[in-house]
Amino acid sequence: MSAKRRSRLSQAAPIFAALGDETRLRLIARLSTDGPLSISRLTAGGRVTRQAVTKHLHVLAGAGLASSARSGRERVWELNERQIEAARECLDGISAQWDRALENLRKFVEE
Amino acid sequence: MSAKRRSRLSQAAPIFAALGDETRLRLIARLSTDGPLSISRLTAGGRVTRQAVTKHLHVLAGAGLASSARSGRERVWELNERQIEAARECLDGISAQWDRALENLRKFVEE
DNA sequence: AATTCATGCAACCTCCTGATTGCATATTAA
DNA sequence: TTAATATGCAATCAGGAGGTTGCATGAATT
Repeated sequence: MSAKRRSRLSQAAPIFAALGDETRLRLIARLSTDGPLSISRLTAGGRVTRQAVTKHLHVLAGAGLASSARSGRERVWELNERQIEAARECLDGISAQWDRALENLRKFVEE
Repeated sequence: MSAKRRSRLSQAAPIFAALGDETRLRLIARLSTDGPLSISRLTAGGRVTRQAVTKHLHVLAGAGLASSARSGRERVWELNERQIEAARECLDGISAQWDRALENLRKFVEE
């Protein structure tokens, strides 16, 4: 398990790190409800500058959580469903590991 | 939804941020399999100093993911199951929102 | 062609984070 | 009590993160 789990952990960390910012979570929430959006639309109404939004989007892209494509004079961003699923599955894994540990402890006590 | 979701997001961000570090994920994995452990045990075999481990543990504690208690001359750390569940549920929420958005889009196209 | 709107690029700044080292304190063991 | 073990506290440091501003470029509009 060691090698496999180790690599899974090292891949999961950047994903969680990308999710660990309120502004980025808001962008994700926005993109998940309102669909693909341009940078200016994502910026409008927000509290930070367009550049800040752009940086955050690139962080999300770096973690594989979002991707973009140019369309005319704007760049449209959308979420990457698979990677979000991957993060969820990783947390499921942690929970499962936790449950397994509890179960082992229970067995040990009962024996 | 706005206010409710906004607060949920602002609470979720620190949790994800705490999970967004490989060293901390390793500590979590270790604690979830080997149960409550002292700082020196968590440090032994690792790559970073005891102080670094201590700091990481405090980050986890700050996010509510772990807690500790003094036992004799050592301090024993353990995971906080509920908070990990909370994080998982938040990701579930994001996935659900995503699914809902997709479904709405589908309906819109089909109409 | 001139204007306007949407981005891209780059420099800069402040604050936080991960990590270290050195020393102090508390607790157990001899 | 003395030595050894386990932890706590503080100072320090390099690098990265989040954010801003200013200017350049690319594309649509008139």
